[in-house]
Amino acid sequence: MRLFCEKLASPLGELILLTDEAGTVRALDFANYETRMQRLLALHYGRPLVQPAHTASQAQGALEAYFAGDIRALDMIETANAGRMFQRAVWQKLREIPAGSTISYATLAQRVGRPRASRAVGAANGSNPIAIIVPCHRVISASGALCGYSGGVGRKAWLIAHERRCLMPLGEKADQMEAAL
Amino acid sequence: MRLFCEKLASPLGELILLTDEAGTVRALDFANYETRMQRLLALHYGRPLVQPAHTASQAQGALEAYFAGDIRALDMIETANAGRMFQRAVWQKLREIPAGSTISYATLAQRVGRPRASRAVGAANGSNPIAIIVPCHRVISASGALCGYSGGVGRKAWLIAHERRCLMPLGEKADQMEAAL
DNA sequence: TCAATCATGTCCGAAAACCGCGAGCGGCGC
DNA sequence: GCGCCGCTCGCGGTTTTCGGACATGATTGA
Repeated sequence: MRLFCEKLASPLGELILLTDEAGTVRALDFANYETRMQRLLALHYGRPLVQPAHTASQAQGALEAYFAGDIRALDMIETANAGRMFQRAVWQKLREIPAGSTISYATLAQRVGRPRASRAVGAANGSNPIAIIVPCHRVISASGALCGYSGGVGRKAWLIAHERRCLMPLGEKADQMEAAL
Repeated sequence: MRLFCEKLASPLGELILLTDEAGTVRALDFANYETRMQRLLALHYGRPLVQPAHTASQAQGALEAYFAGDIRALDMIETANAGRMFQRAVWQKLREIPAGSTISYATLAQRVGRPRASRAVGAANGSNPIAIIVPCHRVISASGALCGYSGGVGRKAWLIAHERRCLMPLGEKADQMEAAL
């Protein structure tokens, strides 16, 4: 297994992006959580050969667009992942959550057909190898609390706020800003 | 991972041969031990895509020559394998044992630089995915007993006898046959 | 001579731990 | 009463850990 690595800046700090030979995203994580990424990589792909990318991937451009405000840009990115059946089912359903909205772990559990597996959904979420693009940050507690996030809860809050902000029409956005003052 | 599968007859029963896209042998086992091969395959390569070969491989020809009496034909076959470092070291040393001779597990352990790991050598031998070509059958107990063989001890005995028979000059062969009577 | 012991690397199965949850319940302050 | 808070417990899937089992052989002690 050969993977290409590129690093990119973002409002949330440096990101590490791994793509395969077809340009499909295999992993994305925050640079200061690199050990976590290494662990998942080893778990899913054995010991893949990781080498620096010589050209910027399409995914990198889409991520930049996302941070610039085009939150639907994520939907175009091709992803693939190894992992158990249940995990892959969860990760697949994650991508169907529209940007700007959130759902609860319990609801997601229902969507994968295991209504009582909400906690397992949390665990699967926590081992998602492709942050942001596979939007595990859009899943929150049934009570509205953010619960956890592999990159730190602060980043989860930022991402949710960013997506709400960019989704909102301009008029409401102004109201929102007033309310914040 | 894509592998090509072909079956061939032999004096020891049907064999299953798996080669990769470059024609390199990745697995060879007796047809009645197919579950074992499946297990090793899954262990080393995940779940590879196995499809029937459309042309006979070079390895198949070499194997036929081997059974016909040209026991050095095995040396030409290209092989590759996954597995732990220790196992690969053992399997590599196996190929350096000349056809017609045998060594002990302890001697093989010395050759891989772990003089006391003779038992581990036995285990590595037992998980050799490429029977006959990687000649694990040439390793026997220090006491001369055959010990075990994944395909059954009977086949191990046959292979050793076959190689000795074919190695032996014609004169000795006649003596041997007389002695056997 | 023979049995008991220990060294070695890997795999397998069972069991336990772990977790980014959530429902239910009792206590508390209003 | 009513609503919020915090605790407890059970949920389900994955990962880690641990104890054996092996294609042996050198050594030790009875």
